[in-house]
Amino acid sequence: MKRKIDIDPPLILEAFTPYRLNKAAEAVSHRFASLYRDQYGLTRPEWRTLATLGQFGTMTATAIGTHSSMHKTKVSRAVLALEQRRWLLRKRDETDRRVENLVLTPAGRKAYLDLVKVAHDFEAELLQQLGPRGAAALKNGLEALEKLAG
Amino acid sequence: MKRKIDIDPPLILEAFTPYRLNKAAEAVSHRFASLYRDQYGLTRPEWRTLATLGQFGTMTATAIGTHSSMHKTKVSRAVLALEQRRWLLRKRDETDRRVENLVLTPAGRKAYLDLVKVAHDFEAELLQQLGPRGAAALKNGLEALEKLAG
DNA sequence: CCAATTTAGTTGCAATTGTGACGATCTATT
DNA sequence: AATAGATCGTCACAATTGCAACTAAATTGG
Repeated sequence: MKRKIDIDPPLILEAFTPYRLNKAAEAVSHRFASLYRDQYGLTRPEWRTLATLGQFGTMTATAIGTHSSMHKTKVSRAVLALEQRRWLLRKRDETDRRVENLVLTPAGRKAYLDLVKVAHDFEAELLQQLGPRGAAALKNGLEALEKLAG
Repeated sequence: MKRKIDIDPPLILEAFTPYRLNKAAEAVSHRFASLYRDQYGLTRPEWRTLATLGQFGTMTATAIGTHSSMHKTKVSRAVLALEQRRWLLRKRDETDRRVENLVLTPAGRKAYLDLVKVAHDFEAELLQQLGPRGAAALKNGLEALEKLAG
């Protein structure tokens, strides 16, 4: 005679959405990071800073942090590293002297444009590997997630 | 008269799939981590170790690392922490004395079951917030991603 | 106008993580 | 059985990160 089993169902980690999401994101990030690390010796905070500055032009460190979800000390160190490579310049804001307006140098912009190509190629290959259905699903899923936390 | 503009299109970070994926995963992970951190003082490696052991029963540190994508030193430290809480026991394998077979204690299993409930609740709320379409899309997208890197 | 509060960015310190080397043990080859 | 190579887990050390305190400058409110 069968009876009800009253153990809690254990958690299947491979089916747990936060875990799956995290693992997938880490795998993708890691593959992309190896490109800019191997080709340019950039760290992830440095890449994000470069990408944000390249996208928006002149910008402050705080704005970069807000926009790319990085702590201000991370941004501070990334800015220092990029400055030492001569990829960006700091300009004191004349009307608010606490602020530094950051701008890419020509060398910084050139590296940025190179990396934009690397990024676009990487994404294109990723989406192609996912196939049209997988790519569309992923984008829709991400969109739904983004609507939650902002 | 219009003419072709020949600048590269800049990268829009908010539309770049690896970035979106990473940001979404971090937001979700962080929200979930705050639950087990606040309620049990667990770190992420500790939670993952507990969850893997709870799911599979007796297991070695190396197997935990392989299964949950953690470096072996991370696992080693998480195991030490869980051992000190008396949530797991190490048993030397008799046939291979390099190996430690790890098992949850009753206290460890109780904590695990509590956290399984927290995890299930968290996931249910997440999926509910995403709505049926968003949740399905996310799952399909993750499935497509998992088929790539394994 | 001045004190209190807020903001931008940096720095020192502590915690977390990754790397490489290590001792111990097992396996494979001769 | 003896040597060489692989594997398990740990440790010491270096690099990365986060937090809190700090300087300098702007803003707010009496």
